[in-house]
Amino acid sequence: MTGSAGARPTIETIAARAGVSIASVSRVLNGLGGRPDTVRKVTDAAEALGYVPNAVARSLKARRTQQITFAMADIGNPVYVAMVRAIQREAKAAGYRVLLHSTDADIDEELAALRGLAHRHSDGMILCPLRITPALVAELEAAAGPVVVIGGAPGDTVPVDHVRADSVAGSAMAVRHLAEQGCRRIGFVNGVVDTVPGRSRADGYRRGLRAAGLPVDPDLTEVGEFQIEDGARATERLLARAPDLDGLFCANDLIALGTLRTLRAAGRSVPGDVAVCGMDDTELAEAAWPPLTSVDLGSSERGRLAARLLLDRLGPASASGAPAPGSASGAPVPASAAGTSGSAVAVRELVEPRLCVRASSVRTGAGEGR
Amino acid sequence: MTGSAGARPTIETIAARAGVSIASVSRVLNGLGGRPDTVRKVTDAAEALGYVPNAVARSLKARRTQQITFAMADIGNPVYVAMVRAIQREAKAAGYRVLLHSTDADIDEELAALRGLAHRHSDGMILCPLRITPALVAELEAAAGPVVVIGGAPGDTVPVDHVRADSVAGSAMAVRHLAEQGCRRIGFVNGVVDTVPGRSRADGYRRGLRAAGLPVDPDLTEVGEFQIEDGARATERLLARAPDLDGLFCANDLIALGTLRTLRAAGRSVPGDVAVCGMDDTELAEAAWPPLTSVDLGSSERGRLAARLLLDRLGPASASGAPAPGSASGAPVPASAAGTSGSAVAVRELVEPRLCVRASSVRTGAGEGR
DNA sequence: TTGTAAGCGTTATCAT
DNA sequence: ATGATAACGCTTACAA
Repeated sequence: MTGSAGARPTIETIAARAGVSIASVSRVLNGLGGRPDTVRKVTDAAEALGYVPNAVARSLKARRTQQITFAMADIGNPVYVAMVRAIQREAKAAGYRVLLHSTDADIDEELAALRGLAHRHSDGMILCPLRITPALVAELEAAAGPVVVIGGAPGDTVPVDHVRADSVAGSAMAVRHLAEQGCRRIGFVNGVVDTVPGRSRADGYRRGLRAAGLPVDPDLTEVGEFQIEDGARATERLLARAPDLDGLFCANDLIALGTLRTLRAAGRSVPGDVAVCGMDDTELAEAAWPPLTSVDLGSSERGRLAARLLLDRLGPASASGAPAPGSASGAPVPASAAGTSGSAVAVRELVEPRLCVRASSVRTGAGEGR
Repeated sequence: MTGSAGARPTIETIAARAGVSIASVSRVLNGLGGRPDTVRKVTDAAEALGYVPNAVARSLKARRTQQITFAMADIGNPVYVAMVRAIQREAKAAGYRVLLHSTDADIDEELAALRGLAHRHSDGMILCPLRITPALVAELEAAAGPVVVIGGAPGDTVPVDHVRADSVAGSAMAVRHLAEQGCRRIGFVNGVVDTVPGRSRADGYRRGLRAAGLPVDPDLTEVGEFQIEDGARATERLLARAPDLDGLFCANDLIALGTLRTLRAAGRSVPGDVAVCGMDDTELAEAAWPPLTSVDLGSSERGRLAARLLLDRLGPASASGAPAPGSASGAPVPASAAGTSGSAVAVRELVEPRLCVRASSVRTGAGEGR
């Protein structure tokens, strides 16, 4: 009922109503000086008109959108969900919004996402590439804004921040754990082998076997996609070929779920006949029966660190926008990265794996003789 | 190496290089007319400079951002993940990006999300409120852009598009199914009861019992949060109070997972001693042991419909931006909504529930006599 | 302290 | 067909 309703008020509307210039309006609204009565007039007018600043106009001027993009293969994977949660939390605390970009595990989509930075609808990006191709590296180097890579190590030549899990160590940890439980014929159900995760898990599996003094038998490995069904079928093949296996390391929790199903169908008890260990320690591990032992690769922590790294590169939130004064993070980003906003040297973080032991791998009375 | 490197090229840079005006550059780049050689010059210059249009500037001019916001309680819930996937797919096909907003189940956050529309960093919003409060309704009515509500029915008075699952019917369906399996003492593990989902599931439970000709015994209901742990504890209380129960309907899959755990700990076989049915049919249902019978409330479908509704309100993507010509949807939005872009009358969709029967509820030789 | 005016990078109008 | 120019809504020198 006040003024011409319908169109959203702008600073110009306010200026007119308050009888001052748009510059004064802007200043008052941004908390910069102003004579008391000017402040009053502007504040009142803004209040009365229900004024809300236009983020787009502000972005155009400020050359930053207060948005970051998280690009991953598919939000359906629990690992990415954990990352999104962590990223979202950090971003919100810093006054940033999070844009989602699903690449559907398509390399061209990954490249497109990176190129998208040039459109400047987001200030930076956290990317989870499945493979590190030359094209990806080239695009990373030419990126129009800061990028933090989670997962694949883009080689030491590319100066790009990245956070990764030590999945080689994590895999070895899982295998050693199974060996400690008395397993002597430990099989491995891997996912797609020419991806970064696939390869490092295979490496870790072998390393774990060697550490446990067990031979590496190629017949004990099967591969598929990183999904439940593939895990189930791969396990069938494995059982057919090596009926004597007594332990199984699965490259992720989804695969492990399929493995459990197949073992049950085959009448093998878990962990009695076959001890099983998964990876990623997603919520599915607890839901499974028996509860699944799994290696926590720190998905949340990786998301949190990646967000901190990116936000650090972006510098302090411009003007208003950041609701909370402090960061949402529990632990800070290491000194190597802190306060180096805009630094040219890439920061590399490595998150330590942690074994979460549950019933699927614990054999009573097992262990080395004693 | 060409021109002053560093700063991103704008149409002005191109205009200078091509020796034409910025107006011509804009026209050519947007596929509007132009003399062949002008087109050539501009295209070449743009190519050479690696020009990418600035989305923010475009948004300011076009008064639309090509972004939509999805606001839900917590992306950690598999139900929302399913919705995000569907929304993302539709949005991408229509040339829109998706902004995530977690409200952490906080009513004030929901209100803030709605108010955020006035900042115009997104063109519209899909909201999943947990409760329909007067404040929420007021905010919905005053929303600065189109909103589609998923879940709670904001009353027939509020003219806002919304998509909901028929969870009353779905719950009744679950209970009738358990009754058909021979259950006579069917318990109910509900989530928070003063939320929209909590209330409708309770209604459906009672309706199902009546339909099956079973009495409604208040002692057979327990409540908690919608989480695994709460489900486990609520089931313990239920077992203590009604040791003779032979069926359990759980308000969602997370609760059901907790229920399964408690039953196992109590030495009750599933479905032999107690048949169990969950709700939402998330990926967890398949992962559980025994595989969990669950009512599919069409999370993906609701997400898809909500996105279609919203995108329809927003009208066709402005100028360039939409990659695929067609929609990603399998089935179209009903005629009631199609082509009514900008219509003042609210569209209401109801998604039919579907029972997904798995081992947790199937008793061999059960059924009515026969 | 306050106002005028110049951008930020586009699109679109209107003469030419 | 093309070019000058005015928006879009805001921030920020620079002047007054």
